[in-house]
Amino acid sequence: MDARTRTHYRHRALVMKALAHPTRLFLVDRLAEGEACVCDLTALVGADVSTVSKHLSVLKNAGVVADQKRGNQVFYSLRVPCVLNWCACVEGVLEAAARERLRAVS
Amino acid sequence: MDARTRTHYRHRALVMKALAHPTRLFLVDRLAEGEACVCDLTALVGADVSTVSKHLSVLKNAGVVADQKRGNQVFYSLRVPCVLNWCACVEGVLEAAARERLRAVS
DNA sequence: TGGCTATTTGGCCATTCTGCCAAAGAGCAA
DNA sequence: TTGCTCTTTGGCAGAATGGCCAAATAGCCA
Repeated sequence: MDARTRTHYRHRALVMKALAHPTRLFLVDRLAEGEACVCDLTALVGADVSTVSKHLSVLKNAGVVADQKRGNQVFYSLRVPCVLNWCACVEGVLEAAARERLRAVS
Repeated sequence: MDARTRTHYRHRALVMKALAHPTRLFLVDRLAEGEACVCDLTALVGADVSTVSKHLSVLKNAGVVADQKRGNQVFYSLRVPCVLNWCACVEGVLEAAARERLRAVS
């Protein structure tokens, strides 16, 4: 694998990494329904505000969400809706894995 | 977020995590072209055999690839082709992020 | 059986990630 | 300005990840 290819996959991995956390997946799902401020998202997640803020920062740096300041709160929104399609595929992966486990047992 | 929801997102995150690594993304791309044994993949990746084996193990546990032993060697294959669609979306995310950076500079 | 190849597993270490607290902005209103 | 709220940032401790080497396992063949 040459350096150029390696860089390419590293960039792609950065985006995947941003979504590779339960809380961040939840945030994406919530934002798919419409924009929300950090305070609302914090209440939904049930973690420290700073934790949620950092998760949102990760998603923003990956380019998955966008932020907009209004008054003294910040609203986040989903910038790339196609990530939602992944979720359907993930469900498929999970189901396939579950079937496989069942087959292994029987 | 209740316990059931949390578990749901944790499972989904496991699948995403499995793909959140440059080497594993490369392996998935390669396996999309057809099955391959660990030895071939090791040569392509250019890392220690044990490292590649562990990466494949992660993908297998996530349900993304399947393994089949034939003779002396183990052949891996892509079990859930829909993960390939993600890549196109990731490219979109990367391009959107690049455009945003350009806009921020100008 | 013994030797050879292919693969997996265990262990170790360096690096990265996570989540909390505390403190530092930033904006609004009195 | 002062006080209040919302958000981000810095720092720290514990957990998880990644890569290599070494050792164990599995299958083939002589």
